[in-house]
Amino acid sequence: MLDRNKLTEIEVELAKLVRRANFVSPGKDQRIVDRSTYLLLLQLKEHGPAGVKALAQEFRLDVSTVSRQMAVIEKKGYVRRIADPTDGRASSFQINEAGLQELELIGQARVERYSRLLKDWTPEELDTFAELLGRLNRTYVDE
Amino acid sequence: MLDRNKLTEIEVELAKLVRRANFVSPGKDQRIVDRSTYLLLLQLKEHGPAGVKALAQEFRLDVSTVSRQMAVIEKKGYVRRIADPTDGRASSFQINEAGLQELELIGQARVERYSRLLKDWTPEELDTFAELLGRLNRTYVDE
DNA sequence: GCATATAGTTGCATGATACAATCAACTACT
DNA sequence: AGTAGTTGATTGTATCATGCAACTATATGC
Repeated sequence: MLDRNKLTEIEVELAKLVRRANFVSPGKDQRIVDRSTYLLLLQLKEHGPAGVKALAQEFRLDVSTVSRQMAVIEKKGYVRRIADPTDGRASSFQINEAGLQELELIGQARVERYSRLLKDWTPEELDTFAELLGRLNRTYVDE
Repeated sequence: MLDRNKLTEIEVELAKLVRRANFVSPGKDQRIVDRSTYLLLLQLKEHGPAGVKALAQEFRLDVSTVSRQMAVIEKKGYVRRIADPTDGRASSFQINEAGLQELELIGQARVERYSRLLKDWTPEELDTFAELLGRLNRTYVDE
């Protein structure tokens, strides 16, 4: 049996974290650190081309949401749409050079921030944290 | 110097986590696990009465946002509004019995969920995770 | 070939948020 | 005391991300 207090603690900390992490770019000027774009492009880069359905599943979003987001990303010219040769309904998106550049830019800003936030952590702590976060995320997937 | 890849990994995992944690109670029936209400009530319980300005600062939200949220919470009867005796403009909210009960209910549902998600984690892992999350949150505060 | 399923898009409603304008009360300064 | 500026809070308005539902077009199964 798990320690209930510890769970509560984790639960509260996560809730706070979510609130604060949502607080992306506080009304900041241009270069809005667009989390959607970032995550989607990253997914395409890391795991190759994918259609809206697969992306929606990966991020636990409605396909309509992803469809709109990808439409924006496509419009900005960060991806190329590839029609599925065997299925006339389906298509997938492939990140292109512009997308990779944008990803690099956004990523720099974001990593910059975490670099500040986590500057006092030891490599071991970073490892552990990354591992535990990853595990929790994988669990969410199976939920 | 921090390992850039590790930072990126953490950053991405956090982004995913935020995305998924936002996905509270997927269209679930009533008892909408309202994160705003939960966090605000919790804050009032843990740190005593506070006005909208202080709450907004704590959660890094605009005062207008918190004003509206607290209006809802007040309407539901979870808090009592206390006029500031020395400042006619200001007032603070104090959680009442109904608020504490609601908090208990919401908390139970949320802990329930994490109990499932984290059921295979060792106590040590839970400890570590709670500690690292807390540390990150404290860093956010100072940002 | 018709019925059903599936990939994707679009219309609509909602909720959370920020910013700006406003109000009322407080503070400072002369 | 009076005026100007500040501050706590509320409210109007716009935006954005999202989900659900309706729809289109294509596939698939019988």
